[in-house]
Amino acid sequence: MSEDGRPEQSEEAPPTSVGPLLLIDGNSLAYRAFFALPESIATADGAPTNALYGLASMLMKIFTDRHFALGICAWDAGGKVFRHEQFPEYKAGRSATPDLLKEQSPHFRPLMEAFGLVNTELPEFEADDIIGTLATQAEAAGQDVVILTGDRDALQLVSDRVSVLATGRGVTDTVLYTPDAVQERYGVSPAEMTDFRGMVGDSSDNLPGVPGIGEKGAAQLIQKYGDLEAVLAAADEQSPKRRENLINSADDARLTRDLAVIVRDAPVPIGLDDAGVLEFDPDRLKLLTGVFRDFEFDSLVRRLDDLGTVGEADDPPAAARREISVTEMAPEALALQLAGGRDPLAVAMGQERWAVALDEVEVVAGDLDEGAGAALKRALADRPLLAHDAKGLGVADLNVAHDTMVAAYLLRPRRRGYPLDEVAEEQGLAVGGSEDEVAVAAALTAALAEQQAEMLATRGLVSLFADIEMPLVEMLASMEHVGIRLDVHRLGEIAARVRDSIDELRDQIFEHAGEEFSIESPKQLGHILFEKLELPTFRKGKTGFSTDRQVLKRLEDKHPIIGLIGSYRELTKLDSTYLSALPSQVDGTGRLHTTFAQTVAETGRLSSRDPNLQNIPVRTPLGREIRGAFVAEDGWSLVSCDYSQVELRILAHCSREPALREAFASGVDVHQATASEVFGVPLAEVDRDLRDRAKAVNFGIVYGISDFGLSEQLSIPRADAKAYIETYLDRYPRVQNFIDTTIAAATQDGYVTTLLGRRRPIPELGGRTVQQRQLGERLAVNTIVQGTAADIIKVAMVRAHHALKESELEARIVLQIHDELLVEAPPGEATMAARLVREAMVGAYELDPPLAVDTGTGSTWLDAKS
DNA sequence: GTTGTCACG
DNA sequence: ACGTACGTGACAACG
Repeated sequence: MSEDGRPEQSEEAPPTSVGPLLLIDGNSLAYRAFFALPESIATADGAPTNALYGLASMLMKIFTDRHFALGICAWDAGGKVFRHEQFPEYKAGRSATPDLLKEQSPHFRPLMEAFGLVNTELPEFEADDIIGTLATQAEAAGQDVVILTGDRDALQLVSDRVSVLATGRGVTDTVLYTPDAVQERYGVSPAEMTDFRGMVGDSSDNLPGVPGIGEKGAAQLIQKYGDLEAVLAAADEQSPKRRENLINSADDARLTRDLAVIVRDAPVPIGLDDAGVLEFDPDRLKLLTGVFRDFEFDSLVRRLDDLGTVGEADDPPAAARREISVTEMAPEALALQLAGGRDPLAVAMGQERWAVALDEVEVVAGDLDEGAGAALKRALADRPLLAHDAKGLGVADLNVAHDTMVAAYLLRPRRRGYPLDEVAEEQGLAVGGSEDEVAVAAALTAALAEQQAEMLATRGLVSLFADIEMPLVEMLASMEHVGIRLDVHRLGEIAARVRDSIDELRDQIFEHAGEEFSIESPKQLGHILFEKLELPTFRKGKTGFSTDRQVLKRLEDKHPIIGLIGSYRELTKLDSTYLSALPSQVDGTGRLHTTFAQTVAETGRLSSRDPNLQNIPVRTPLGREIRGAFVAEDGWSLVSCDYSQVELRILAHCSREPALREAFASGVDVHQATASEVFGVPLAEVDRDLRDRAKAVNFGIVYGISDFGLSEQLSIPRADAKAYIETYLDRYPRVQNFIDTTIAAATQDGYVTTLLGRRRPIPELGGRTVQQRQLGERLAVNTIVQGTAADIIKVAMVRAHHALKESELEARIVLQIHDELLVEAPPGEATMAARLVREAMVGAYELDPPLAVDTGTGSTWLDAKS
């Protein structure tokens, strides 16, 4: 309803206007985008695209979040393409060259057109005058209007029908100003904005106001006296200082006010009927895809799918409550009833009860006594299932149609855990009609799966979910079930030796310390080192001075006790975590069964626990001995297949950095190649030390580099680390560009997306401290790389598992360690199994440079890795 | 339960 | 002025 109570005058609005008219101040946005984003965003040919990218991603964002029916983009009149004086605050302290912006300006209007907007301009008028005029016309026609601009002067146009979507800092956020929002933010109404501006002045336009009057003061004065003239007339009522300022600056204030007034009756060349229709149909998406590809905005290409799903983004479907009826049944009866049925069943298991939801209301359930568990598992084998944590059901031959826990993880990978009742409640789901918790859980799972299916679709997660994560559930269940053999005897021999050494070391440490103490206690150790022995301190944590390995290393030649403590640490660590812990966890056949967690790591990686078999030692000689206790079944072999430099290959692929790609193409050692580039040394002259440094730089790039982190890692001055990084990014400019583009997109969206579509929100980018935001930047880069690697090996696991089954080999995958698959093969199968798994891994994703896999075979894990 | 340390990728 | 490289899990000490 309009203000005077009449129905909306929809008949006077343009016929296609279901939804608001979007009016954009093109110059204002282009400027904001240009100065908000690094100039290094450019095409492979070096053409700058930072402003274009900012504009495009800003529009992607608002079109994803909101629906608009029509759109017009207004530009300042030709000749004065950009009002440089408008943004002096950006110019100060920056090496900004407007030339780079001018270079991009011919592409602005075509970009707007690609989105469906119509461009317009008017000689002698500025974009905001065109907008003021069109907004006034639209308002009179009963058409809602949203103005997108970075210029606060537009706030004077705000009304019941007209709101302003103002860009905030940079291009990241927008704030929607309604009349109330204007009042709340500035303390004046939209109509009072020009008088307000007159008093406050406009520093960004270099327009003077009244000295000593800021936003607060101006708002108070206007509230008290009404408008600028009334305030000036009441100068005598003010304090002497303010009175003087008001009198002296009266004309300045009037001029600034008048300049701020936006024209509402400019002779604009187009009317509302000429506005572009904003509809993201397949043709439009195709056009945008082409434009984005030309500019090499790959991250935006991937987001185009989001445009079709306006409004569904974050609202879970409406709350729903179901009433169920529960029938007691024996598993055997269930098996009979299910014979031939095809629809997925929702299954839940408790300690004492099981339940299966047959449809939305009918749930059958029973006690898990005697053979019921086994009978139930037989009844459910191979049948498509819906479950919350299907792997936990213990059903062999899982056929998981939809795991609600994994779906919840894809939809929100930041949660600490995924209890069914919490996840369901967040979706507004409730089930009543029974006291049987397990029956309720089955019904909740069914309802949840239905809602999640829709949400996965709107986020483009269906393929990742259905083709990768769901088949992976069965694969992981199989790996966990098979387990890996541990040579407990061999481990025992190592343990005996190690414990003797530990005892010796302990005695020696006590001798040097002159007293006995708990070496494992950082507090007591700190007391001995830093107080009693008066050794220097380096870092301190929350409770005291650090005694970690880095610190010990720097103290090494200061006192003989340090080396002993280092050895003691290594030995006790390996003893307590592996030598003592593992033998107690083997099953009756001498095998260890870990649990792979599919919903823990925010990057999409798996994790392993109880025991963790993804951190078995390998780096020290003793560690390698422990790894040698992981063995194949008698007569069988272990085959290790690991991706070679998968993360750096992903970096090379995503960045399209030619130098990096060439390094992989030529087959040279990538760290050696990096050393050659960064340190300016011929490839053949790269020594071990130089290669190690380059390796650390490469890791740093993948982690989201900082000079501090690299300097700590290499124990070199920060300045040197900084120089390394600068040289690296100089030699690999496309990597710099990839980092910038990734951060810009992540800041815009609030999340990053891996190559296979996995999403991770990065709220740290909107953090209140620099540290938080910098963390967000590192997370954005690292998640793309680490997350894509995680996606890829998951694909490989599903493919390899399938290939081994199809081939009717007995060989089976027993462990995944992030970039490695460990296979156990019976006599005669090792070569064939290695070939199949290697092919499955190499072909998991088409990367440029391509994926590469190293394999090795042996009777122990250590030998296989050779 | 949190902290420090360290095992892995 | 400040805190700093990504992702995990396990152990011992400590409050």
